[in-house]
Amino acid sequence: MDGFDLLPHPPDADGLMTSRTSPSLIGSSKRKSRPVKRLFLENEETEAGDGDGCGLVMGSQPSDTLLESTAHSLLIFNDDDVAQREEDDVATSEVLSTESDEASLMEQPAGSFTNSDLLRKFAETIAANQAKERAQSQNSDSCSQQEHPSTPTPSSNGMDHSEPSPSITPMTPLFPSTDLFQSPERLLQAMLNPNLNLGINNSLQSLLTPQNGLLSSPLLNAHANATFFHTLMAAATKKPEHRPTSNPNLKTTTKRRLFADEERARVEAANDERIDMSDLEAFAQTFKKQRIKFGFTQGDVGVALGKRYGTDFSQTTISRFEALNLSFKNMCKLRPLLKEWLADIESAIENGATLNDLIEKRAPSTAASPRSDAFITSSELSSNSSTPLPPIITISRSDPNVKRRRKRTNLDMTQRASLDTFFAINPRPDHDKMTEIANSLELERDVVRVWFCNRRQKMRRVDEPTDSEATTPVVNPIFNSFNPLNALEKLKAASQFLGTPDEGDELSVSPEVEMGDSPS
DNA sequence: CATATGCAAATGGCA
DNA sequence: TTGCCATTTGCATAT
Repeated sequence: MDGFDLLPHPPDADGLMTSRTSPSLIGSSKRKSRPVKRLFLENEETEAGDGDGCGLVMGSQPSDTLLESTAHSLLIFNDDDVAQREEDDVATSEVLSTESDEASLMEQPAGSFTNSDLLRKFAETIAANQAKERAQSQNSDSCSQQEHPSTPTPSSNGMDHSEPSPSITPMTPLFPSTDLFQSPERLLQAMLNPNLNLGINNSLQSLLTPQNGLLSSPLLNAHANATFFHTLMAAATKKPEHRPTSNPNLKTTTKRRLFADEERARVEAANDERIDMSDLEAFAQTFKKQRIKFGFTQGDVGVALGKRYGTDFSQTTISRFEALNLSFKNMCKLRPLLKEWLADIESAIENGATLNDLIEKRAPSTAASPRSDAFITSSELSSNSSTPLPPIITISRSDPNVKRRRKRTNLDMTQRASLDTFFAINPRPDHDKMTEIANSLELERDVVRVWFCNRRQKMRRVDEPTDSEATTPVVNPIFNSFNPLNALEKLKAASQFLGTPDEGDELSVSPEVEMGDSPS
């Protein structure tokens, strides 16, 4: 495997973004949220530079590799130091097809490339390419000329001739600065904006997706901040409130202006998020430490929250929170609650409250658990009459309108089997049929309805029919969301736009990895 | 016993 | 209102 083991990756590292949180996203470019923990790990990995120096840790999807290659080539072109590597200036092709470079590059002191650097390179390349094109097409001033509103695919024009020009054009130096490229943020935005017709489109966009691309690339090492990109991408991607249809014109000027503002906001947001990330991590740690110190179990906390806010959480959720195994958004949502609870507990303890006083959990269960008594006794009575314990934890509403999450239904084997059978017959039963099924199985119709919905989701997920799915047959499941061909094309298209002559199709996209299988 | 996880209900926003 | 989809949560059960 001199080849490059495309990331023989450390499953542990990120769990391969596979199913963990949102399995459904597996193959699509839609994959969105990942546990915060993963984000951290990704960052760490990069900087730690896994042992051998080969940072193949890339995100995990082969597409990362592709992107990386692209990035590398770009970097190589313009980066002197990098350029002098063993390989001479070789063309992209090489870079793309081999990864011997990979290693060397990887070893480059982390920090060689930063987000900005990378994006800058892209910017330069794009700019150069664009200029070139412009020149050729003479004076097509409006950049919006070839607008295939609906199909921005470069394929039409880009792909076809995409051939390898061995002589890689060293991307010309670039552009001083089209204001568009003044900042990485702006660039990114521009890249993603179809209206600007920068030549970068969906293909690249997907490559740049946080989950599969840049973000997870080791290129964004040490100094790179995943969160930053994540945010950036999210915002940028969302932005395009474009005119779906044609409307090619829309003058860039206006656009740019908007960009500036948006960019600013975005950057700020990115900043915030970055901060939050650290905060979250810190808080999670502190929380756990304190929780343990005070003697609460995860389950206790879950119950306490329930009393306090009406919605309780399972031990599972608390566990995940502490381990950062929740999406960023989810973490943010929970943090305030836990923070508040912790604060109260701390003050309560300070005031002399005891664990027993605080843990109301067993209290209610008086009915049965003999254990509760044991607890109380052991700990003691100090609490008894005197203390002002209740103040804190007690809680507010178990009100009426607090909609509590429905208890998770546990279908028994029989029911599952039956449902499966029904599903096989008809994946989408109508209302009546649904009711009928529900009755026959003694389940609520809604449960059945949800079951079918989830089942359909699962089905789609599994045989991701369209798109990139083609779950690589022989390949490791890790790549299930990766379609080499598809990726290859994308890269081609991308590199083409970037002016990178991708020759050979040899983009060793070979997922010949022989990994075991899914991390399970 | 307390936690960590796989699998998959239940939710919520959209269309 | 219904289905789709991405997400959030939590049984069950492995650690």
